[in-house]
Amino acid sequence: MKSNHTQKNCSNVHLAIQDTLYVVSGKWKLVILAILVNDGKMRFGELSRHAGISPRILSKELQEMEMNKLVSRTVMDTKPVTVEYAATEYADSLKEVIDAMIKWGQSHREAIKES
Amino acid sequence: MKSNHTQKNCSNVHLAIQDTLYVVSGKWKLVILAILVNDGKMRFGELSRHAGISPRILSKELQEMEMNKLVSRTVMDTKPVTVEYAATEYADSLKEVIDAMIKWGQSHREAIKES
DNA sequence: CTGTATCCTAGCTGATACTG
DNA sequence: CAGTATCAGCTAGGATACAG
Repeated sequence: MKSNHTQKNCSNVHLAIQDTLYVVSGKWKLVILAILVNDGKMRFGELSRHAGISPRILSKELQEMEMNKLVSRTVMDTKPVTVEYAATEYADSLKEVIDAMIKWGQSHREAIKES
Repeated sequence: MKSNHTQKNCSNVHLAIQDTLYVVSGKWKLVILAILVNDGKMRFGELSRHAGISPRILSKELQEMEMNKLVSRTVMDTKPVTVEYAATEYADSLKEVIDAMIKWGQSHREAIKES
C-alpha cells in the first residue's frame, strides 16, 4: 500500500503546514518571540532597538503575531502613552515545533558535514 | 532564573532553526518530497508536470534538496538519457519536524477560529 | 528528455521622515 | 513614544525559449 490518504486529508495537511510555516518562517517572528520569552515584556521602542528591527517591519510582525495570539499588546496608562508587548501562554504551544526544528537542524548539520 | 543560555548556545539554536527552515520552507520543497514519498521515484519531466512546477524552479529545488541529501538523482542509461529522482531514507528524518508542524497547524486553526 | 538562460513580476524587507 | 507613509532594493517565483 503506497498511500491511503484522501485528497481532503492531503489538503488539510498541506494547509496545516502552511499555517505553521507562516508563523515560524520569515526573518523576525521567532527572534521577537525569543526576546519576549527570555527578557519578558517590552515596549515597542525597546523591542525595536533590542532586535534591530525598523519600526515599519516590527509593527507588521507584531500585528500578525497578535492576530495569531502569540503576543499580547497592552496600552499603558502613561503620559505619553506606552505599549507593552509580551509573549502569551499560548506561544508555549510552539515549543514542540521549535524543538523539533532545532533538533533536526543540529543533527542535519552533522549529517551534511560528513560528506 | 530567566535565562541560562550562553551567547554561543543562542547562536547554535538560531542557526539550527534557520537550517531547518531552509529545508522545509519555500513553496515547493515539501510538495516535491511528498510526491516522491507517496508516488515513488519519478523522472524530471514527470515531476514537473505532476507538480506543476516550471523546469527552472524544479531544477533549482532538486539541486538544493540533493545537496541536503533529501533526494537522490540517478541518471538512467537510456536513449535519450532520463533521470530519476527519489526520496532518500534520510528524508524520513524530517518526519518528526513535519508531524510537529502539522499537529500545531491543525490545532492552531482551531484555536484561532474560536475568536 | 533534462536542464539552463533570459526576462519579468510581486512581495518582502529596510531607511527615513513624518503624524498623533 | 507608538506607529505609518513613502520610497527603494532585493529575492522568490514564474513563462518561455533554447541548448545538450
